Amino acid sequence: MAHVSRKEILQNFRTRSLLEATRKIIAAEGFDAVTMERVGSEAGITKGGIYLYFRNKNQMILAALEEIATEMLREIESQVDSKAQSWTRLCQVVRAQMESMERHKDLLRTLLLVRWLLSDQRERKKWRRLLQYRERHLNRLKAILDDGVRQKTFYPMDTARGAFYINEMMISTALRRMVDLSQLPLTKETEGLIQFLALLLRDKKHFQKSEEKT
Amino acid sequence: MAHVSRKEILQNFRTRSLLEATRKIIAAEGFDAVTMERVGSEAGITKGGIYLYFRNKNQMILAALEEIATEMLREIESQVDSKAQSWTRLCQVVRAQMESMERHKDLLRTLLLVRWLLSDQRERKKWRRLLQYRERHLNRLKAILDDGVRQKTFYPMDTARGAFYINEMMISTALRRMVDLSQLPLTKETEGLIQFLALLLRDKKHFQKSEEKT
Amino acid sequence: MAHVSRKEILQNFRTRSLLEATRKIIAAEGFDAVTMERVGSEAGITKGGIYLYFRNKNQMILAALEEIATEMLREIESQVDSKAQSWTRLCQVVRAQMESMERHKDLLRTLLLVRWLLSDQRERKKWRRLLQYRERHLNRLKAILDDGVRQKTFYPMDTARGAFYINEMMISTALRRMVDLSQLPLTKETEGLIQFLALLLRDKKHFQKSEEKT
Amino acid sequence: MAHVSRKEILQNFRTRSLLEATRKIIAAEGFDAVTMERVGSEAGITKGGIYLYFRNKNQMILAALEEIATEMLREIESQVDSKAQSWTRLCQVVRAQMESMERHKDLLRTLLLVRWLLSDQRERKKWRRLLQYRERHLNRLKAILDDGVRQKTFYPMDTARGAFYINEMMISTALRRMVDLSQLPLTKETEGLIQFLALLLRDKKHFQKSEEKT
DNA sequence: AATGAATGAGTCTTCATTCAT
DNA sequence: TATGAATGAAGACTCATTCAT
Repeated sequence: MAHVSRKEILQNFRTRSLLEATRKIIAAEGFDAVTMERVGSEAGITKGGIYLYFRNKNQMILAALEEIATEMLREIESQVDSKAQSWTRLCQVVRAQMESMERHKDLLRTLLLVRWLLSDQRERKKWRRLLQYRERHLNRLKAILDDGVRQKTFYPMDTARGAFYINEMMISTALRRMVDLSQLPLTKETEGLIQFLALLLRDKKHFQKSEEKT
Repeated sequence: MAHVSRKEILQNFRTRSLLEATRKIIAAEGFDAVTMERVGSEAGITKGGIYLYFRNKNQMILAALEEIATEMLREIESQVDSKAQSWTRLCQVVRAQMESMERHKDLLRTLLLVRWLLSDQRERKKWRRLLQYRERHLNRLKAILDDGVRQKTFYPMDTARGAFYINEMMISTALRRMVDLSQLPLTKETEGLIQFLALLLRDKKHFQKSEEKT
Repeated sequence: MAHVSRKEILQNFRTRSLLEATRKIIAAEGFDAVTMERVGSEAGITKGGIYLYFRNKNQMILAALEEIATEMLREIESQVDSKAQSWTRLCQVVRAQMESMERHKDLLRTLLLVRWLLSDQRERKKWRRLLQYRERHLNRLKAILDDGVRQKTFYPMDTARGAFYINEMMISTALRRMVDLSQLPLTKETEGLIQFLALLLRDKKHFQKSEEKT
Repeated sequence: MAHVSRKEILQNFRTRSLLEATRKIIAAEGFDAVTMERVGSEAGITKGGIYLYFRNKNQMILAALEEIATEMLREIESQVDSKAQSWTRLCQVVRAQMESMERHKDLLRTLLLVRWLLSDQRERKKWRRLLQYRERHLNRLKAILDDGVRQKTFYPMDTARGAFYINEMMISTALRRMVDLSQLPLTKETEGLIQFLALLLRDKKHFQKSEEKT
């Protein structure tokens, strides 16, 4: 095992603290609330010190956003049984992602922000890297749909588009919960969405079956 | 006969210039780029002069956003034949909205921003009025779905939720086009979405019949 | 009788309205609250129009202050019986001035302001004219004291200084009432002051005599 | 042993510079002349830097005023022999205060300003703390008077009122000197005031005896 | 004579970034 | 490494004064 120097450990710890603080602030109050002073203070380091770990504010925020994305994908992945049927797997993804977004509002708010950032022509390059995470996620969804279509569980469809829409439906559902101070419990909402997705199923019997598992 | 005084004309012209400048800047570079100095300069008026037309920056931005929302709804409404069948009407809405968003990128970016703003608990009240426009739009979509369900053109469903998802799908489609510098022409994309909606919504028994109309 | 043209009448009316508005604002909220916009609006004239009657803001304020001073002196003068004994006259002045200041808080606040203004080396010239009113008032007080000293009603003293101090005592008493939200009724306070001044009297019998009159 | 770190020294120095600059400006040109830019420049620091030492402009001004008040009280206190007779002590206070005000014109101008500020209902709370200094001073004066009355050096009187008037007389005397570019030397003026006070306060029977001491 | 739209200088305050220690 | 004092650019908002109408 590689020897990890005291220096590296500290470096790592600092970086982590800073990113965590940044995420927390973004989630709670948005980009405008992210000031070096505050991030530093919440991370137990001083304003000036931050510059030892990040070139500038923008880089720090970008790193924080990447971290959020990574975490989200990991959380979802861990809930999916890769051996299960496609519909079951789809449901698992939906439930995992909905829970993930519900648990970490910052994930959700950040998703919104990233969209906004990406929609700015001039800033696009700066944030482009973040799209990779999304792409990876969409590909997993698409694989599930492809599987289902191949096995005639789902109607034939443009699966790339399907994956995209399903993802958007999840995000917007979660978002609405946040904005509306949602009345429904999360599970009700999630099942409402799943019911909609069930319309993609050729044979509604699949729907019942997977339902028993939850 | 409405007599429009010179004063009113000027007042109107200024207000319009300011709102337009504001919209343009928001669309191009986001909220943070909206400074009184710049809005003024793009509208051909000085910083101080703006305050003759708007109480403060926030009010001005709010007005600009409301204008965008109004315009969007009007554009969509004008394309819908209220006497047509529900599926036809739904398609008309989708096409109109997709075109509207494509034409005015600022509409789209602004929608994203508003979402972000609304997701901030503390700022919610300030922007709440903007939700009314969305509500109105969703209600129109829902009415179409209700109609379709009643006439058995559509599967039975939670139409409120359906309206919500459809709207979100349109927005995210348009957004993706913007972010990805979309390869497909708009119509292709729109038809792809319509096809997906058909898959989700339409009672297969009635499929053939209504298809002829589109 | 001199013919007064319509023009002059209007001119006069406008000027009066403006000065009144200015006084009102100074009294209520201080100098900083005096904006051309507001003075104009309270006087029923527009911002720009004011410049037809006063060269600039400073001139207008100066005129307002002069008016206040004039009014104050007139009010006091009208309450003094020039044929009465010196002690009686002193009491009349004190009572009149105390009432005047109580009635028009603006008089009082303005007095404070004038002092401040005068204490500024560089601005002194601008406000110097206001001192004339004060001088006139002090001279009247001094005349009363001189009279009393000559007739051996008062102890011998530096009457100029005496007049000065008596005036200051009145002003500070009134001021304290304003600042402390004074508990005592005005007359009690005034009589308290008079009692103090009575110590200047050689023969306390005068004190009793004049007392009966109130 | 109090270790004073380099940091503390600097901190202290800056704070002092800023307060001094503020005082100087207030004294020379009044509140309106106090701008952050100017205070900074006179204290050898930049606009932005001030905010490291004071939360905002108001706090800074308040601190400056408090400093002035404290200094004034200290100067006076140091000149009073607490074991002396009441009349002697009164004279000591008068002389000390007159000198103090003469030496620091800013003390005086500021007193005027504070009065003005306090006379504004709506701003009162903000400046209320400053009244404490005055209260303390008046109480000391009152104690002297009480002493004198008890020992029959002074006439019986409302000592609270007396203390108030004496203080006001001192202030107005000093003020007049400033406004009139006073012809008399300070000591003459002070003795004039003391003589007047003797006339008002002292029981003629005891006059000769205590005179020897002054 | 009067308006009130427009100007633009002036004010407070915030914050990313630098740099001496 | 780390600090945090200091900078300076920027931004919102106010208001006396001007001037075309």
